[in-house]
Amino acid sequence: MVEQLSRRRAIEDVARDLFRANGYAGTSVREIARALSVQGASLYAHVTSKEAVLWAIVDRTATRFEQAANVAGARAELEHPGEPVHAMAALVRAHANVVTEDVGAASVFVHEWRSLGPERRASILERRDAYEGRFRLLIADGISVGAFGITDPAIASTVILTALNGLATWYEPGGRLSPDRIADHMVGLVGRMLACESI
Amino acid sequence: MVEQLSRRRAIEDVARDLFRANGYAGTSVREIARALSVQGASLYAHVTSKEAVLWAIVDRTATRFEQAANVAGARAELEHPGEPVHAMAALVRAHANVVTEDVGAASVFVHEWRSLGPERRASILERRDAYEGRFRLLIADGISVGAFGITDPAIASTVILTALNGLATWYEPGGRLSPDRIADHMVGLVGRMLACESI
DNA sequence: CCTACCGATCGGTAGG
DNA sequence: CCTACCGATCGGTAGG
Repeated sequence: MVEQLSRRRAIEDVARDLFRANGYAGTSVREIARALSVQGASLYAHVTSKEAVLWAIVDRTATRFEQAANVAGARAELEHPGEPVHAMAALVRAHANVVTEDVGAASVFVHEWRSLGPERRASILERRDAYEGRFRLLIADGISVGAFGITDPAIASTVILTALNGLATWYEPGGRLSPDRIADHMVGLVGRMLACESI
Repeated sequence: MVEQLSRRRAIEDVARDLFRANGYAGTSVREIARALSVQGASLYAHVTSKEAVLWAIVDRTATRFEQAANVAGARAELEHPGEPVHAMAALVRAHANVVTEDVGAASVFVHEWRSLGPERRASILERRDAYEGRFRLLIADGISVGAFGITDPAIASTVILTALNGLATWYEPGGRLSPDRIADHMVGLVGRMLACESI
């Protein structure tokens, strides 16, 4: 049981790296198998289909984003209640951290969900919409209480999430900037983007 | 001659839409042919390979970005010489317009260049780097003359271009916002992102 | 986890 | 632009 789970996880980790490098459609089951030094057909003792492997990666990563936002949102509300600026900083930092903790998974989540079947794709789209809704609502609230300048909350939330997800493309572990410094920068950029013109 | 060129262009336009929807690896030559109501093999009278079609789309789009930036940069320097704020606004607007003028081509340019062969991929990477360099240099200059607040020019330029390229994912022609309004918003968001804290 | 194999489809060529 | 066809590879199954 444990062995099967870890074997399955090993398959998913290899698939994540190959999906990131070559895309889902550009990766064959045999390539995944070769990276694990087994025959292609042997993978089917552990997974039901290629798409199920993609789903496992995407679903787990979506859950990580959701949980990180839950924790960050709750903590911000507890420590700085009713302060949209702090709440947004917490959400941005949480998102950036999930990306940098596993760039591969984040990259597959951002780019390859389109390759899922119709039901799974629809399910992910729903969750993405709900997740983006947190940002959008927070921006709208922040504007109405004068914490943020006036902007279109839909555009601003999309731009913020696009910029955060872009981390999955350009962040390299062990590079010039640590995950924490990158999160700092993202918080700063987003903060100024939403700032009131006059302070 | 003219017929061959327009036929080739028709192939590229259909390929652009399919590459955008299903990715390069997820699109077969026969699907492109079917959308044109011809047999798969018939395409090879007009194009040398599937990758050559991708290249035509990516190369043309890269050139459109470069030329738009050239024009916008020259005009800004002429009308508002030595004013980084205006120059950045012009670059942002130019980029946004290229995306919204052909979202399909922009989307393929942003996401599918990885599927190019090694030399072509390297060539596009070079041009992307040079293009991003304009933004990075402009930001660094703006900081040094006090027009922009202090930020990391490398991160800021990457975040700005990521946000602008994200337009290719979420912009829909005929949607709630016109291309001009979207460009206005992007200019505003980027402007505040780079603004001095105190005005 | 293996060998052997399935039908389907891939990008592309030959020859007209 | 067509038919006919190429070898290679695809995701996946059977049976052990």
